[in-house]
Amino acid sequence: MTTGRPRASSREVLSEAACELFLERGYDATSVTDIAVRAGVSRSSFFNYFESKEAILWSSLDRRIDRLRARVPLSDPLAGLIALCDGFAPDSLALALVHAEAMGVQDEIERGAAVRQARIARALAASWSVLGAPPVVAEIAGAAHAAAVMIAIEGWARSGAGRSSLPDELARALGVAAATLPSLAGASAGLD
Amino acid sequence: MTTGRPRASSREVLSEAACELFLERGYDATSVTDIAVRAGVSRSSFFNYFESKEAILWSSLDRRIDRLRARVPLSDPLAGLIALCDGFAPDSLALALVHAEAMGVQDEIERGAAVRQARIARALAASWSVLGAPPVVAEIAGAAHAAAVMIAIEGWARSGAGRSSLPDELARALGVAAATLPSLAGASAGLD
DNA sequence: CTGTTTGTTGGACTGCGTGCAACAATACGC
DNA sequence: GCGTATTGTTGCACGCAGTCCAACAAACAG
Repeated sequence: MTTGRPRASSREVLSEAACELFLERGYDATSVTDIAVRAGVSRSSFFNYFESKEAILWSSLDRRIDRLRARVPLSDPLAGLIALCDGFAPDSLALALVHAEAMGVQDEIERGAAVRQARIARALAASWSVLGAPPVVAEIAGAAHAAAVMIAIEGWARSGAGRSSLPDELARALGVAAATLPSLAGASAGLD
Repeated sequence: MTTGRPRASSREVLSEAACELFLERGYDATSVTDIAVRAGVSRSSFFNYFESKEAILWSSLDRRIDRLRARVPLSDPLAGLIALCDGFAPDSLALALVHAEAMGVQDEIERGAAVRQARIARALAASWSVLGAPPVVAEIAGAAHAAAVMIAIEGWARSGAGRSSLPDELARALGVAAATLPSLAGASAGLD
């Protein structure tokens, strides 16, 4: 079955070593070499597991987003969102979200979350657009729902990441939003 | 009045040189050194004008966002948005948005736009939160309106960046959103 | 044992961004 | 005119991220 030389490490080992170092010295003060050494592999090998330093935090979510985008246009965007969140396990991202200050990853989280949120938003927008929504509406609805996803992930991580399930957290965010967004939209209408 | 050695160049000259090179060779194939040389200054001096390569595209918008964030919490978030857009002049960002493929800046635009959109969203969310909105609602409303801003900027850039004014474009996006968002929000409500 | 496949390692290389010390050009006080 | 403070420029060294590649190592299949 699996031929060739077996892997000497794993994403899990690498990201665990990385998180340790982030907590000890901070994100910026931790080099890729540091992480590789702590994990017992060479710097070169690190890049066989992660394509970049930031991927340590985001690769898990990124793979889910890629799966989502591969199915665009989604026949049911909201179902797609739930699928995106289903089975999400506590990982380095959850840890980083909770201990952002201690790890010194606040800037990285801000950048990274923004990019992922935008990617989710685009996938949703493209789907709604195909389903007949005007482009502007599709884009804005996509952004709103993508924001709900990131809010859910943050809340889920902060609540221990084991207590509640992520889809539950998402449903809660979407529910609150649906109940109160129309009034805000009405406020915008009074603009012109 | 102004003492000391006069500046040998300017942000405008630098960013013009940069845009030329981006169009000729593409963003990634253009180094900071290339830009500095084309503009007639040293690489070191480049960083006296822009804090990074990506700042060539975003510094103008960034300064406006900083102004916005400095006034958080905003008493009137939507008025803040209009102020953000008011007087925006065609610059390297507009050029890059229109000629993204030719310049090879698509990835950079995706990343950069996501970050700026998120920053605007947070400023709005913080303001609405202070005004009494539940955190989740504030965050989602912020994301939706920040998306409207980015849509407006893109539309404005694509329409020639001189034809229409950016605030007009923004009002249009917000208007379309307000007219159609409630129904989509209703769709989300049918989730649970 | 031989070949194939997959992974590891070290080294060279480019480019971004930072820091710094030396130097240049202006305005101001005298 | 002359120093002097201020501001900007320049070159250089440095660290780190990420890419590329050639040499080597560990498994398996015949």
